[in-house]
Amino acid sequence: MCCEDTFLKQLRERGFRLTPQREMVLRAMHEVEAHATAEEIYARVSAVSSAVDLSTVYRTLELLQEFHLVASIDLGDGQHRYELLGLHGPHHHLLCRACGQLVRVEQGEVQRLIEGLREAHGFSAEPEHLIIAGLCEKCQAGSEEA
Amino acid sequence: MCCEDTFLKQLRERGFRLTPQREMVLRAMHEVEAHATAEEIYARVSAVSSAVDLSTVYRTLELLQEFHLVASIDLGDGQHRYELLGLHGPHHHLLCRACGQLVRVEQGEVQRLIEGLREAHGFSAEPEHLIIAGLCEKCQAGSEEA
DNA sequence: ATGGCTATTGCAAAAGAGTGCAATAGCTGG
DNA sequence: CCAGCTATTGCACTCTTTTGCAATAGCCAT
Repeated sequence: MCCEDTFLKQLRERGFRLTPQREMVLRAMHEVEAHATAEEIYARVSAVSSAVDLSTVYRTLELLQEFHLVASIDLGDGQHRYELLGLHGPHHHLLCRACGQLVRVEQGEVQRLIEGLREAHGFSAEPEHLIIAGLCEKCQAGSEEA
Repeated sequence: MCCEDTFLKQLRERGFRLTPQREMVLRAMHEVEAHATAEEIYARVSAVSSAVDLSTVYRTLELLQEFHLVASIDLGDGQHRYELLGLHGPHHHLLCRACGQLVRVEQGEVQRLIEGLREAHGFSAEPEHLIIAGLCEKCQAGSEEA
């Protein structure tokens, strides 16, 4: 798979080491649902081998984020979720406050904002994964009735 | 003060109660620096009265967020920070990955994005406080040299 | 002003996330 | 293939934030 290859290449280039634990975490992320919590990933890894600690899962996820292979997103419940990039490419999400639905937003849609920020502030914005709260189409209709 | 009045009004309207603890937390937020952690707010409250628990501070901050009087922001270190709105009006921040500098972004600057999202997805985005990561002007210059 | 209903609090303990350190195990050069 | 260097791991612990619960105290009707 392309993820594995990219991962291995990046590890090598930067003097990191390939370990079974890291392989298992990355593989587990392919198997669990797209927006998985650390605990879910840990559970999946544990099913394969008990020789992986939760802290290692966290450290691996951190590494994968550094490599831009994984994005961490916070939906506001007290739990981080992790998403495999590459499968989907860079994107963002709209989060409905009412029903919790996630709507995918492509990178292109925020490009104008990024350009505007560069002009106004000289700031080079590189948003990895924005979560923008609001109301989805359905819930807008629902709240107007009430 | 306007915050206090708004707070009281919202409490009343929704069947919540006004307690000394809640008053003290709100007052403390005027006294501490703009982006204060829960611990800092707790420290300030404790200086006035020892009769407030840290968990109550958290619960009050949650309430204040519901009332749109306070925004919670996560700068990526393992600690939430809280900002009093109203004093500053709705806005967002650019966060420099390299030096940690915060740059203020007015609501107007993201208006076009919000309109675009409505047209494309029928989604009514109401971003309360976006944190957009990137590189500030200085750090861009610095990284080009390297 | 009083009593009752129930929101709120403090406490203690848990959950999520991250960290320090000694032991382990990948990678590299010989 | 082996030895050595050091990145990585598991464990135990810490830190921040959240939650369950019994006791307390605000608010409203009388």
